[in-house]
Amino acid sequence: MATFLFKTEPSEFSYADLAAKKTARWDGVSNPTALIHLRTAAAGDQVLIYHTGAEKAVVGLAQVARAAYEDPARPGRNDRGEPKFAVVDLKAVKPANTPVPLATLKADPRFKDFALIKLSRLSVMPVPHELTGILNKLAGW
DNA sequence: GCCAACGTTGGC
DNA sequence: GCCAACGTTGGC
Repeated sequence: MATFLFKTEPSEFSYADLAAKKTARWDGVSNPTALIHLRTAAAGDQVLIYHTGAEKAVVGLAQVARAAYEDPARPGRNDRGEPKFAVVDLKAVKPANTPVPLATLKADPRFKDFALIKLSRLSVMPVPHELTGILNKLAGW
């Protein structure tokens, strides 16, 4: 089972919105690098939800309810013949007991090479196995 | 195919 | 509000 981190701007769609809906389609990912990661998401994978903007913290846990599929709202193929835009369905699992601020991760040398810090504009990224345990512990779920 | 100009994201 | 880091677009 893989683990991902998905970013969202909470004023657009927050973890609370996902929790209220229980399950929601995660759409709107357009960045090619983010889409490469999103296409590898399989049902059952763990997803850490991170809020950008004023909060800048990992705030909740979700699970992939449906593996990556073509975004029905944005049909089209890329140059590799794949659907150009992928989406997944997410199911809310639980909020963090302790949200994990970006500042905490920046201060921790173990996260030095993590994409959240290194590639600040990437919105979908895998979480390396050695970091998932640390993050789970910090979030307290 | 290169690159300058422009647009966007997200941390500060 | 600013700006660094990327992406994208379009003229050549």
